[in-house]
Amino acid sequence: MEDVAREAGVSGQTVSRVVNARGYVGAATRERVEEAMQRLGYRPNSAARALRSGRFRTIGVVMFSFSSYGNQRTLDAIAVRAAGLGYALTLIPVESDARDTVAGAFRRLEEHAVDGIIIVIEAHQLDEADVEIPQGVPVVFVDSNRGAEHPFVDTDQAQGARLATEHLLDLGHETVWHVTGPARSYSAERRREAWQQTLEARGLRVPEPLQGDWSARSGYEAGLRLRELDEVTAVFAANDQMAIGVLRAFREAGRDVPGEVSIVGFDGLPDAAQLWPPLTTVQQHPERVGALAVDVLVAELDEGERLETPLVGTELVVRGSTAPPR
Amino acid sequence: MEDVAREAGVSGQTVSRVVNARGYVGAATRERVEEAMQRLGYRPNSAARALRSGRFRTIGVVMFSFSSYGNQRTLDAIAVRAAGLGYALTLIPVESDARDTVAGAFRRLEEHAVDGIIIVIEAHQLDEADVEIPQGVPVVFVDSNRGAEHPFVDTDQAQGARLATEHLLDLGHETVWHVTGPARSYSAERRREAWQQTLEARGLRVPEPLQGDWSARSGYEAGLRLRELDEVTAVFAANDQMAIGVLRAFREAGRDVPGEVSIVGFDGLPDAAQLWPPLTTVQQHPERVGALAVDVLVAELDEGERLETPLVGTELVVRGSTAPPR
DNA sequence: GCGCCATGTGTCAACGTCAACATATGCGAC
DNA sequence: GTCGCATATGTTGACGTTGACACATGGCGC
Repeated sequence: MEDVAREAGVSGQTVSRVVNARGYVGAATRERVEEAMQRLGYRPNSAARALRSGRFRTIGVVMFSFSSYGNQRTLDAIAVRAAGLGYALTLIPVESDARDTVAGAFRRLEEHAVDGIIIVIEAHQLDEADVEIPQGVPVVFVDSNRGAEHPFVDTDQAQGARLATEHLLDLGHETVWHVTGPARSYSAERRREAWQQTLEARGLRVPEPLQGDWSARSGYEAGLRLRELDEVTAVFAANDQMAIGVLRAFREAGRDVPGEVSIVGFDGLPDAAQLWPPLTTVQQHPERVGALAVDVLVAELDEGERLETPLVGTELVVRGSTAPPR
Repeated sequence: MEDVAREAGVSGQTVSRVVNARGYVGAATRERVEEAMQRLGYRPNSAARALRSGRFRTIGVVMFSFSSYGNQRTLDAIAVRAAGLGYALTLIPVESDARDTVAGAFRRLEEHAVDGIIIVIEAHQLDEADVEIPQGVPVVFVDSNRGAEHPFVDTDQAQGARLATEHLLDLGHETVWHVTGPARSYSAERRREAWQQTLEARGLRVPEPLQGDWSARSGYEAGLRLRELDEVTAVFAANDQMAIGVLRAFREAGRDVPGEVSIVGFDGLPDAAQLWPPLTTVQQHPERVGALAVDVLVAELDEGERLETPLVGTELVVRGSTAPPR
């Protein structure tokens, strides 16, 4: 900076003013300074800036390693939006949901230079770990309901699950079986609740849900059980991967999908459209969720203002895996 | 820090020594200082540290938005390993491979506080954009061959493709058809080359490869063409997603897999095991690639030493989608 | 003609840390 | 006894930036 100042024949402060477009700078001076910066390849030193201002222009993201496709896409969207707003992103991975590793992540976070934090971890898992959220730093939750204390951004799980269930019922199925996500997952629970309420609202029998863990393998295992039950004609899996597993179980046994059994997933994995049969699913928009999370956080950081956070809607995408019952 | 020093009745420098475990500190003093740090909740200020030391203990990762599953897993592994070594991770997303956005990413990078950079972008796309890599900062490439200038870490694409092709040939197929990745992809090219060389080595006919773009949809489209050709009995798709599409095309036409046609993918997507039929594939280890990339970079950062970077091997996972020809 | 204000620029200090240097004590070797 | 060295601690200044303040100049209103 000093070199630039000398080169342009001004003081360091004026260079600072040009860089930050703050305060009065004469047009000719600005030009001289800009030219000097160009010539010398000057880049402001972010460490010094941060030291001086106490702000890092960096957002920390805490996220499980081995995260779901949806969360990966959310992260992606967070990165893009943050970059667009001039924020860098610092990723703090959490290797497992063991209490100490989550706590460790937060401890690491405190040493890191972040102005705000986006937490992309399902809240139930957090509760269990009973981790204390860092104080004094704005926090936004994604995919959870830590709600009261901090803003949270999420997909409208209930609406999506309702769409899926109603689609099957509207096709004429007498009831809908459900493969859930893991017990400790907030979104899994919301989907299960909405499925159940939809059935109850129509006065229909609510079959015992089968527990999965998001993985295609767990969907397959649920499918093995479902295919033994003759009365099963419609299955709503809480995500696309488990739907893939359910699909396998039925087809492996020579049962036709959608002829004998209809299957709906949840997520909108791009590949789900290329399964055979193509999977009917609930399309989520993790990219909107991620962008919204950044907007909410940055609004709080820059303007100190707390934005409204509507749930992000989903749409049903009807493909070949669903049909009226025989 | 000053508060801690006062609390412990020592100078700031001694606190610094305790924190960094450098220089001589009396045992009793150390204990007093540590207790004071604990009591006051002291965290070293990373900005000041960075300003002082010129090192940020941060690694920048440049990566395409909408990246493949493998790259996501690589990122994940990078994050975990970096955290383990006490490095923070800054993510710089590149939204598209348009020349200006890639260039923009590097420009942003120069302003960011990173000690080293890991670039997870296929080199061919980089070449095209003709982007200048930042000078004076150690760079490691993943998934590409920018090689000569900078270290690079990658999966042994050729070995994997050879495994896949030989598996099909060993089953007795007369030749193997190939669905490639995008033309500009380095790994796609390596897989195609190895497939071709394997066939040539056995003096077999090399069918015209079909071009895909990694997506399941493109695999489906390739499959539509392949299923018109009666002589096709074995297909090697350059990734699992395209294999899913190929699979769909055949099954949709009532063609049996693996009865009439065998299909092999590449990647080792966890869900590929739950397809019907379960997909034979080449298992990659992106987590090893990511960890290795960090190790190489950190070796250069901390020890100034350039590590050997062996290619990361793959294994063939034989499942239900391959069988001897009828 | 005087004061006021908008404009343009410079000086200084401080952000929190740590390397370099200075200082102090005690112990063993000659 | 005194010199040298290992050990233990304190003082100072600098890293690069920017906020606060000071100081100019010139135009406008009265």
